[in-house]
Amino acid sequence: MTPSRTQTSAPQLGKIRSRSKLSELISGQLRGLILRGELAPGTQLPTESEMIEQFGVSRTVVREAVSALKTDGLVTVHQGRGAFVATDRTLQPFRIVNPGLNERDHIVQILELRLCHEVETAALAAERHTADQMNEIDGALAAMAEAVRHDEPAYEQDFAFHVAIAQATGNLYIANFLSYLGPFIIPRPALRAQMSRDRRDYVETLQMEHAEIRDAIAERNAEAASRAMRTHLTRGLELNRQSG
Amino acid sequence: MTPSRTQTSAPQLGKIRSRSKLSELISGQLRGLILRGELAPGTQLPTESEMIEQFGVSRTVVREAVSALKTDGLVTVHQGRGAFVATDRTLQPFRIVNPGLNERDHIVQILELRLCHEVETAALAAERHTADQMNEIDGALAAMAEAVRHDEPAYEQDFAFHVAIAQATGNLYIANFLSYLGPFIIPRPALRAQMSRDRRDYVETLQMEHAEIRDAIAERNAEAASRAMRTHLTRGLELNRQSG
DNA sequence: AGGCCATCACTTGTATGATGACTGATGATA
DNA sequence: TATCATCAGTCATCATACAAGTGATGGCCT
Repeated sequence: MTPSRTQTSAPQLGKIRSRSKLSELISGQLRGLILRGELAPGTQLPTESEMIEQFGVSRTVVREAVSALKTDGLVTVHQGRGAFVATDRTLQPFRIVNPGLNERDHIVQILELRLCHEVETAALAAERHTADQMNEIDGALAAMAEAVRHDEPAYEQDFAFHVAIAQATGNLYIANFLSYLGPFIIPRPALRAQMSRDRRDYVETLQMEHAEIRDAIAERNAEAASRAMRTHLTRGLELNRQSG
Repeated sequence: MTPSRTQTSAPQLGKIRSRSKLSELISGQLRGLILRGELAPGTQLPTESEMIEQFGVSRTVVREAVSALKTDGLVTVHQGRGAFVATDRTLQPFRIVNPGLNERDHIVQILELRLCHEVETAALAAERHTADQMNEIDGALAAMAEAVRHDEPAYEQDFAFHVAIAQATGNLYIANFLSYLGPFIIPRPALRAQMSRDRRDYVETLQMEHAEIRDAIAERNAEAASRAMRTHLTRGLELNRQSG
């Protein structure tokens, strides 16, 4: 009757990890069944009562597990009818989840993803940007220059410049996706102290590359813009590949 | 005391919409506060008891609301301590959410996002693919040809070819992101009947473009691969821009 | 017979109270 | 001073009850 978790006063060494909550165990189990296709889209999940019996937990736990799957877009729930495996896969979100890579490879692969995205984004921006959007790009560039002048790391300003370019495509999804990548790319404040020293040497180069990208976009030269962006991002990538 | 929803036996015309569940109303409200920055990262949310009082709902509802925010990566909950606005934004997922666009513009913008992603992906694949990965690409191409020979729509096979290329980059994140875009791009079965007629005329062109991409990758010609991919995707984009 | 509708069984949504488990601080103790 | 038991606050889980939506069944009326 009492779920297994409350009986774990046994030795339980080495388990420093915060023991998963029951609802997470169950939602994880169901998630696996769905993702592996053992529960086909459209099929009805067991009712709450059935799960209570099968898993031997309370309704609170079952409901929280199903609720988590619902916000993950894996199931849809209808009062009075039941819970069903979602058929519309566009409701599921995209998550970058590290499949066991070390920190350096992890960040390198993310930067590659970013490069793939931004190279062509620059070309699109060059073709389409409005005057206002160009001003935004110039503003971001100036803000970064200002930060550099104050001897600040300027990571945020750097990234804001890139976002401004993405916005100049006029495509919200493109801009939003780059914004999503931001937190993975921008170093945490904790890391900045030691990095800012090394970085300072590159900032000048960085700004030159930025200017090159900016000019190509301003001239509506799509090919040059994407090439400049590729060069720019490849350099950053190489730095990470070496020292991480 | 009794939450407002249970009193809605009043007229309530025009509200065909399935009334949001209480937990969704509350999680939505909290989500707004967090995203607008009115609840700064790291700050503690009201305790369950406080929310019960403030919102006038039961623990059940409060817990499910907070639980939803947790699986959205917006808050982190610690037993015995409380719930806090998340500081690590990398836990939040990426969602394509239509900001009020009509269906045609919506799909066009998604296809643009895809184009941005895949053009440079093709270049990367050309530079890096292994022999096995090249075989996978060829296999996908053959599978599509087979489907076409049977006069089938071949949407899945088409997309599988693109995914195979993304996998040939050796970068899981790049491949996963394209896979994520799949459900947005691949027409639903319901739409296929009417489309397959028109499409049949283009399939031949499609396969020629595919072959061109494939050859460029096989020859490790990154520039040609990305160019062929751009041409290929731009054509599909134009078709959608016109008729949608 | 055919259409309308009350009813019922089943399911999820919400409320409530009790208990277990974890955290951080407080204060007693050696 | 350092250690540890204790305690209040908080989330986690359990149990129970009732509200509300859904679909089917079957009776009723025309």
